[in-house]
Amino acid sequence: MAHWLFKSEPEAFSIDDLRKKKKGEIWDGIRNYQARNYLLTAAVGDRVFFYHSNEKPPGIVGLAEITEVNVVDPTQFDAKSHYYDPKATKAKPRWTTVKVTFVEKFPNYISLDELRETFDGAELMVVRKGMRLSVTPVPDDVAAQLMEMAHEKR
DNA sequence: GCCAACGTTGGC
DNA sequence: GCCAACGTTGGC
Repeated sequence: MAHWLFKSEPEAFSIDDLRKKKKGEIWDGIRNYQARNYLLTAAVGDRVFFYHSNEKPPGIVGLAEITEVNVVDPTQFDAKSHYYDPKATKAKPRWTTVKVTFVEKFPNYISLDELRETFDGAELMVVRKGMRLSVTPVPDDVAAQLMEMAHEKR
C-alpha cells in the first residue's frame, strides 16, 4: 500500500466535500503530465493525505483512500468544463485519474510550517520550494510519522 | 529543437 | 494582491 499527497483548494473541493460523497469522487482536473504519471502508478487501497492549499495556513487535513484507478477524466471532453481539453478524444483520452473516498478528518491539522519543521524536501516533496505539483508520493516512513502527528494528543 | 512569451499555482 | 517558480505554447 502506497501513500500520496493530493492538493486541493478547499474553496473548490475540500475534505468536507469529499466526506459528503458516499460513493467517492473522481479526482478530476489534473492537467499536468507529471501528476498524471504518478496517478498511473497508484493502486486501489493506496492512502491519500488530503492537503488544503490556498488556505491560511495551508496543510494536511485528513485521509482518503483510492478506490478505483485508470479512471478517464470526463471533464476533458466537456466543452463547458474549465478542464476541457480539445486535444483529447474518447478514443485517445489524455487524462486519466483515480477515484477516492473519504477515510477521516484528522484531529490535528498539520500545517505546512509544521511539515517544514519535521521533513526536508527529499522526504516530503510538498515542502520543497516552488513545488506546485498537486500529486506527490509520500514514503512509508513519512506516512507513518504523519499519521502519528495527526493523532497525537497536543 | 530552441526559447521567449504567457499562463498558472500557491505561499506569503 | 503580489510575485517566484515553473510548465506549456508557438514562432522561428
